[in-house]
Amino acid sequence: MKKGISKKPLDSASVCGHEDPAAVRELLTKVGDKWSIFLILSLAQLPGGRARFSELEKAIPGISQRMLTVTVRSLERDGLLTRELFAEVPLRVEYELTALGRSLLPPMWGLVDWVKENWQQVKESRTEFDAR
Amino acid sequence: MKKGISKKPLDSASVCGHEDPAAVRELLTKVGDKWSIFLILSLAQLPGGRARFSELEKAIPGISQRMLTVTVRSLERDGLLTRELFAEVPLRVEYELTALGRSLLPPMWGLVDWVKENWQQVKESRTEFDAR
DNA sequence: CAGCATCCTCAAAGATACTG
DNA sequence: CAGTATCTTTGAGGATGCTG
Repeated sequence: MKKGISKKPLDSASVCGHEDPAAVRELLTKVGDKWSIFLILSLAQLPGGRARFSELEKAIPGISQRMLTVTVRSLERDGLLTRELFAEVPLRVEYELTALGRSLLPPMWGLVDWVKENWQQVKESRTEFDAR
Repeated sequence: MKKGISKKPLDSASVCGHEDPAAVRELLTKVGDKWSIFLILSLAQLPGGRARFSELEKAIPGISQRMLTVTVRSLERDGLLTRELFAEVPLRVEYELTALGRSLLPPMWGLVDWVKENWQQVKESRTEFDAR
């Protein structure tokens, strides 16, 4: 029985099917999301693994205030980070990854590393493809 | 000098900045894409690591014919898979991952495994969050 | 400072019909 | 079979203005 080149018992059902296909797909879409990835990685590498709103805004070039708000809220809802409000003047809010959020770092690094190592090759492939 | 909880030399510049920030971001968005992930994983696990169009359509529940075409073309352009046309009747086309495409499998498995291991906990977190 | 609310745009993606 | 072409819809996301 040929099973493809997969080294893991990862058949169609376990990838797309699973117990709750829609749930797995939805979450995969989310952890694969550009802003989620940048937010989590940025937060992890900021001093103390904590950062306030404005620091995240600076750390993630190109993100709009709205998307930062939306993304951060969504990740908080998923239990990947915490939001702590300090009732000072001016207002201060600090975000920090939870244990669950930190557990996501290694897989994310894996993906980011791959991109950093291979994007040149992908670029070349595109150039060649477009020439045809 | 505190550098956050990152264990890798992954400062802001190397994640978001890099040599070509836009390129890295764009490619990350792509390899994080739902359909790209499902397509690559499905292809890898199909017998021989090869599959024809209709097989992929069956292997990826919910994908439309159009999105399958678009995704497969895009991955071919990026050099992640090859498209081989057999001029028979009826027509036959086979897709296969390239070495570059296969090199993407481990990082993808990492992400998928994380989702499969933690989506229940995420679900609980959402329920709790929504209760407030 | 750290947002929320609102309006608006445009690209991603589904549906449908047709073809080499 | 494996697409392409076209139309339509959805919603991600930007811009702007306001507030605790």
